[in-house]
Amino acid sequence: MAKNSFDHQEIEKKAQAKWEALNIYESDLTDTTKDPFYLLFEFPYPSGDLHVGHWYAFALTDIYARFLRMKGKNVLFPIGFDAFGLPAENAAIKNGVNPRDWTYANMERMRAQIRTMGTSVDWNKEVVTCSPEYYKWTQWLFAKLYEHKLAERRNASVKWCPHDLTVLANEQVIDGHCERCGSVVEEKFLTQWFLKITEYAERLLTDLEPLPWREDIKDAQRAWIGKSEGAKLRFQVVNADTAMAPISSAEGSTAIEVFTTRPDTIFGATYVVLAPEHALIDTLMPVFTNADAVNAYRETTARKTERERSENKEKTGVRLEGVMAVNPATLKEIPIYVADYVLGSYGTGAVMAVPAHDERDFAFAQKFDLPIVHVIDPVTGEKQENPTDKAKIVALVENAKGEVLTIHWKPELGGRLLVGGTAEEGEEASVTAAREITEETGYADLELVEQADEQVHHEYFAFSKNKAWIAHSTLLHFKLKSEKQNEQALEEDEKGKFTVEWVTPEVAAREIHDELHEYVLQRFTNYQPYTGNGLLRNSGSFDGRSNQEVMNEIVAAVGGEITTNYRIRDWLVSRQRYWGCPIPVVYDPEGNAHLVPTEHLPWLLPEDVDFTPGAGGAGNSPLATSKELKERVERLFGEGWTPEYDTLDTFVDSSWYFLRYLDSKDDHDFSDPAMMKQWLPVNRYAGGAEHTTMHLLYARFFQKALFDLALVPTAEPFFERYNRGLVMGPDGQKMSKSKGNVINPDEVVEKYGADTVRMYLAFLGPYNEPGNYPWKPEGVFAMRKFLDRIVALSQRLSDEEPNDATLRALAKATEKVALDTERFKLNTAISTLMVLTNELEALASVPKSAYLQLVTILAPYAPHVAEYLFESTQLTSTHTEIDSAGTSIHQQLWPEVDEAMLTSETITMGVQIAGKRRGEVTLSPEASEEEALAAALGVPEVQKYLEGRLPARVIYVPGRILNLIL
RNA sequence: GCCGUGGUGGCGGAAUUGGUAUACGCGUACGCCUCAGAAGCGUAUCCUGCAAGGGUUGAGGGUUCGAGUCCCUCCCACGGCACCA
Repeated sequence: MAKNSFDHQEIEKKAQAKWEALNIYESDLTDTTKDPFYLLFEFPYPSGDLHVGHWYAFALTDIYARFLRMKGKNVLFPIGFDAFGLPAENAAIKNGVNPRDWTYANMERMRAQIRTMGTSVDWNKEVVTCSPEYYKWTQWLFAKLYEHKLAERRNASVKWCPHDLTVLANEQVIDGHCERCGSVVEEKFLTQWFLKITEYAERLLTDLEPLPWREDIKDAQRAWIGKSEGAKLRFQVVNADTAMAPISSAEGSTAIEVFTTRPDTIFGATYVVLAPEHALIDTLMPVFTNADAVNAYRETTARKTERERSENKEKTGVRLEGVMAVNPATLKEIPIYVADYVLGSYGTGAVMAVPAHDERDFAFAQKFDLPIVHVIDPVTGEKQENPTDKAKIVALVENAKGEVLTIHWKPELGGRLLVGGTAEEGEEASVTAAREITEETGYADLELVEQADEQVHHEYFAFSKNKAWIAHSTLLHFKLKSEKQNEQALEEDEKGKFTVEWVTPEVAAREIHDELHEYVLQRFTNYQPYTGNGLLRNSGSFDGRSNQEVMNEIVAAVGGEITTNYRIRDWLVSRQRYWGCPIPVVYDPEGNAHLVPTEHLPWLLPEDVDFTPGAGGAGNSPLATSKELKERVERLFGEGWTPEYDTLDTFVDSSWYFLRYLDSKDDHDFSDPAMMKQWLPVNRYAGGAEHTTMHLLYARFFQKALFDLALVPTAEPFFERYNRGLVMGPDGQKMSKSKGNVINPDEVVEKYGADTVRMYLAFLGPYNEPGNYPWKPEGVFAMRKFLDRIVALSQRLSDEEPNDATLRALAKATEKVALDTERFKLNTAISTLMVLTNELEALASVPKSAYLQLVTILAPYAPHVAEYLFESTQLTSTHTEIDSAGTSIHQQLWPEVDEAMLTSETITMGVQIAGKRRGEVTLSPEASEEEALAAALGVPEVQKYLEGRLPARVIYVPGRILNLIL
């Protein structure tokens, strides 16, 4: 250890004892003399051991908390434990301990560990979600949601984790796997509790806009909510044999309702597809002439997981024989299929298939040989003002080798194209095209393969004629029967303007840049359905109009309705596990659900439970093994009444914990209305990226629901959201026991001290960016060295007044550290502290007041060392009254910065000649252009490059740059 | 595939938002100190060149007196969504 080192264990103990004695971190929420600032970090799960990630989360937000207090804010910086959850239960199963004992022991241990960080969290406001005092209110809030029909029990297809033996919310399924244990999830049809987050989809989306969150976080939420606008259209189901005889049931005629974002393409709908789960299949089963095949298909798909279904993009399906659907636009009968590429859980579980303009429908149509009707003509090129109409032909000519014929214009006339020409009035397009091909290339032995059903409308400006055109282009595909050429047919005047070349379609695709020709090439060599916009065709009275324009008219014409659909599903909150908040519901003998009345809350989690997985019976939580719970229900509600055995998803607990911090001990209300009014929304919320579409979305939903019930004062819970990066092992890999690269922070703290670890982590990189930072032991050591150097400076203090340069350095550093801390750019704040330290080190002796200021702005970062230096050197200062015996450095205010000190008297400024830096001048930042120029002309390097000339133009930005143009 | 974010030395990363690119730190090299090592201290460290000089922010083009920063095309990495009609 260094000569001028310090005993970190000693000073940490003393400093922490002092802070506790002074009780400086208990915030008085009712104090309105200061600005309130609610700084929140995601409360930990009591897993039992504090890891580097916890340090990264808590210790660094603590830097900001301390800074804010010095800035005169009333800071709420609370902590608690997200204490319900699976690990406790798994530990219980494994070691035979009670989940409660395990959890409480872990919390006790973690509290002690967190204290070693030197965080300034306010323990008096601690919440513990598994305590009855807390979950009483989780239950109460659940009851409020239920009363307002936002919680609902229903039958639904749900995700089941076969390892954890519980259902999961959609958000907890990652790539078809359980977010917790990684097992492949199964689909089950079960009766479960849901919270209706879908009703808030639109507001979750719109309220996101003004929030100052990082774009990627907002975007992930938007994608998860998945808004799409379209229409619901109805396709009448008819009997296939008797002409258009509608099939009807008791409710009237039967129709398939589809959701589509492209109602404009309805004239191209050539078949309809139902998801295998679609209820109509059951209804119509008696009518099918191939019911066995339909049933078989449904069973096969039911056995597949959602993952398996989407892994294999090869389309499968079965036609529903005996029935047809009527396209409401064309009034034609079209077949109905059942296929698993249509999802039962999205939209209406049924789609109209338009193979010409949808990739999936196209793939299916290819496989089942279904008709493809083009209803959208692409519009290509640059939009022109009042273009003149023109009929055109573009032809793809292919030879026996599969190469395509291209015209390579001389460079000055443009790049490579297919053969094109002007269509002749009253002549078959294929005839005109064949003649053009022969005239331009000499090839005469042609065979027409295909004429495209659609046309392309290409807008362009012909500079040669100074005119805008819209070319209505007919697309043709020819094959060359032989290489025979007819030289006489070549047009004289066209000769020499271009060369003709056969190239592979790949080369052509790379070199053809004209949109029209590009389309034709792709159309005949690698056909893909056209999903863009354009003009309608084959669409009755809508022909020729823009598809976007007619959207609403078509919907009205076919009797459909405009709707918006969301991808997000309701939040499934039932869990078949023990260690969670009991759902406060009981069932009467008829099986109807009733809320447990408020006077019985908290509705306690029973103790006499067998935790063995599955002990509660199929699909039941272990609560079903409790005799006490059954007896309790019968005693309170009567014979034949039964309990709800499931517990709540722990994300429910964490959706409102930040409200509870404001009044954590209140036994009469979930929080305090006055405090909520004063402290919400949370000013800044720091957390991990993994919660973007889970906790963050749930908490926002909860807040909105409670806002609508007038229980909270704001519709958004969190104003700023900061997502931190990840600290990796020294090998750059994610820390894990199996890789043996786990850093135990306790050991590092013991060796180098808490402040070293805090500052090391802060110095890694910007905190609010998603980086992966490897833990580097040399870096930790270096940070300790830096703190040693600061301590060493205390041996060289003098009572002199700091000189001007020192004062300016202090002002600059103080300002920059404040700015960077505010933005959570803790890494550059520390580099600023280093620069200042380097400057003070270079002085013969360090003025005490300067040293005090360094120690003061260091305090949020290295709270123990700063406290130690503050006391041990008995510092006094002219600009703050300090009684070091009774106060802490953490009660000081942030040093005031004199604006005038921020701009130095002289600066060194670069001099550029024609944009290149050639020298520098030192002058006042307010120097006039004449002064600057005079100074620059005196610089030898500048003279050298000017070669005696005078600059033709001078660009001078005071304090920044002087640029001389010759 | 779509959307988002980013790409700067051997490494983590700076750059006041269009104005001296590579701050700060790590690593490395050499030197001092030492019987010796560790620690500590000092010097150097983007590339090329003996030097003068020239070049450099993923690649290419553009706007500008001036571009890491703005615009276009492309490549790569990370993250989110993904048969969502």
